[in-house]
Amino acid sequence: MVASGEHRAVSVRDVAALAKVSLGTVSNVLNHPEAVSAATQARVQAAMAELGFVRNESARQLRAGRSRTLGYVMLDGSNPFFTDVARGIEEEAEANDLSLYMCNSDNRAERELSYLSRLEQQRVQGILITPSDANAPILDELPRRGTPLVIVDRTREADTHCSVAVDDVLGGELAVDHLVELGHERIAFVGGPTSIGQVRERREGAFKALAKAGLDPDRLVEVETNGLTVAEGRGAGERLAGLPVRGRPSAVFCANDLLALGLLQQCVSMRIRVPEDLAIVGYDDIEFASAAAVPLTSVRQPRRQLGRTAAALLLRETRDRDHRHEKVLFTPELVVRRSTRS
Amino acid sequence: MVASGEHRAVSVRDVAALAKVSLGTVSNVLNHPEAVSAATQARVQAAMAELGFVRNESARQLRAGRSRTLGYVMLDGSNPFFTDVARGIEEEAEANDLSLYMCNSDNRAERELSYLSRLEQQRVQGILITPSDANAPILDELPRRGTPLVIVDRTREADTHCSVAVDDVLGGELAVDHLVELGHERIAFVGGPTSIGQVRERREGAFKALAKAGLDPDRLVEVETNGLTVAEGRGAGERLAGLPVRGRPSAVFCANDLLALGLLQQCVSMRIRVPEDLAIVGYDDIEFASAAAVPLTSVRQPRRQLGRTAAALLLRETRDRDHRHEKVLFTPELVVRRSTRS
DNA sequence: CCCGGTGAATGAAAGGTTTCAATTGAGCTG
DNA sequence: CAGCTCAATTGAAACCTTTCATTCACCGGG
Repeated sequence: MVASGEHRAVSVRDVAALAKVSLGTVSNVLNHPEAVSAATQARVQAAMAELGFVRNESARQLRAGRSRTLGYVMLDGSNPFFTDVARGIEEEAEANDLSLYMCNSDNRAERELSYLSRLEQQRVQGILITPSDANAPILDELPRRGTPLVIVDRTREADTHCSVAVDDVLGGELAVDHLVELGHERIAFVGGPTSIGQVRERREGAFKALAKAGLDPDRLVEVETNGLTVAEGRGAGERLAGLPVRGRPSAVFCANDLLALGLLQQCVSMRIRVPEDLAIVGYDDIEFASAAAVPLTSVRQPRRQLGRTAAALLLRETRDRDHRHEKVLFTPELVVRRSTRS
Repeated sequence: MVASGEHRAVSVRDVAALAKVSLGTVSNVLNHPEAVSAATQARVQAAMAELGFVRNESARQLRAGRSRTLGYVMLDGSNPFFTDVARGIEEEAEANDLSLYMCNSDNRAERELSYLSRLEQQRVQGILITPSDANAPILDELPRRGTPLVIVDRTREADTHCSVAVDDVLGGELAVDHLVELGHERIAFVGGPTSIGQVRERREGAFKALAKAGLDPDRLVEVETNGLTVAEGRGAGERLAGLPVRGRPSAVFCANDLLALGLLQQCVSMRIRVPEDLAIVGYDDIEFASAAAVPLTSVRQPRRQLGRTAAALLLRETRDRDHRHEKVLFTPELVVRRSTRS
């Protein structure tokens, strides 16, 4: 047992000395126990326990040339969606005996850059990222310098990375198909800013659904927001309520659940009945969607699986000698609840 | 520019060769630029850029004997409370130019253990943890072997660690004080299992408030749950509604917001008016508390500051020569919203 | 002209691990 | 018992960085 004052770290050398073997043997006990006789193993293990030996990961990494860690740079740590994706990544990492660095860029380019640089210096095996800008040049530089990188929940035209995403156009289509089937003709889309790819694609899906149903796409009422938050959803609710009754929609498709929850809350406080006066569809199916006062119809994405698959692609890229980039596109699913079903 | 095939890592040695200086000089450019002439610095910088040099953090760590990273093992990654605490820790880490390993034990002892062991092997500067069991022996072993450890959102009798927590007894008291002031006499407490310290303390606060008001503490209606989730909250709502009208409480204090939200949802679907028929107080003041159909009165904890303070204590412990453990206790605050205000 | 001083650059050593070619020793065959 | 095999063990080298004592070159003062 080490005295609690000065801590000179216990190294394999110390263990070797106590067990009266060479330090190579100690290393073998740790990494190739089959090559060491049982008696020696026991002696070494005893010495390790007595000294409180803890492997030094830095030295291992240095020797190995790469770490046993992945990095995940997420766009928004306070959004349950990304937390769930992280969970999937974590599962896959754990299954491969790897650690995971989780970083939160908070949608700020400079934080993102700083984290990426850190991860590169750490020599992580690879990086998963939901980038704030899918065209940032750093995303190309990292793989070129030897750190594989997989893009999560975004895609890119060019064939430069593996990526994993969900078909947001289809998701938008599912949502509006559902509303059309229920007989709604005057439908609103709430979301923004349009700089966000997801918002554009989900809206595009809405247009497609309308066109398919033979409705005039121009009649889609668009309410643009400045972000995908509950507060913005409330604001959108006020604006919708302010429309002249003739032009007011009977159904709304929101670009995500936070918007939808804010909108719902605003409706309740303004005595607009959901779904009788206004049907609402959200997107993401976060946990609170089903827990809302009026449970929310929403488009579900396979979040965990998104993470697992992204991590699996990354691992394949690190192992394959000759690697071809792959883009995986998942299919979303509509979950119908009371907010559209009267 | 490196060819994209084989990647022999670029090291200071390569940079030195290209810049025609010794490798010690390259290191000086990185760590003590004031000791290097401007001309040489420029030459070295150019060489680094040309070769795409990336510092090897493992080697630095090995040389330095410790990493430049903290570790945070959180109890439940999908609970917004812990995400916010993490955010605070991250801020403090960033301010000190440290990285942060975020790990999610998911309230499972074996995962917790595995992460702690990993962090120790990484030679992190220190560990922050919300332990599943505050008395686990590993919590003592780590500091003894040289890794400082701070306990977050829990306290311990013994004076063995720094810790940061919020006064949960006071929080419970605030909640029930408020209900008593509104004239409620028959009050329920919803929460469980009682193996969770927070649940016990918040309930104790409720008792204190009742006693203080001269009400018989035995009249507190206790509804024990199997966890702190939305689903459990719904179940509690059903049980409350099943009580004979005479014994039914007019107000409920829930051990956290998830329970409260579930309860609220159940009330709405059973046409129990909130707050007219039943007033509800939650705990944590998560974002969705204010976004609920009936905005929720809740007890707010300084989550970010909890994280920041914990990290600051940890850093002080790593720096101070002679350290005395410190316990910080924050004060919660009642946020009144519509769920109690008719 | 020499000396001391100063600013800049050098090169070896250290840090803990893993790997691998080399060595040892025991057991077996002929 | 010589020669061989095989399993177990050894010890040195390599991974990359930082530090620090040393060296070098140059300048001004005596």
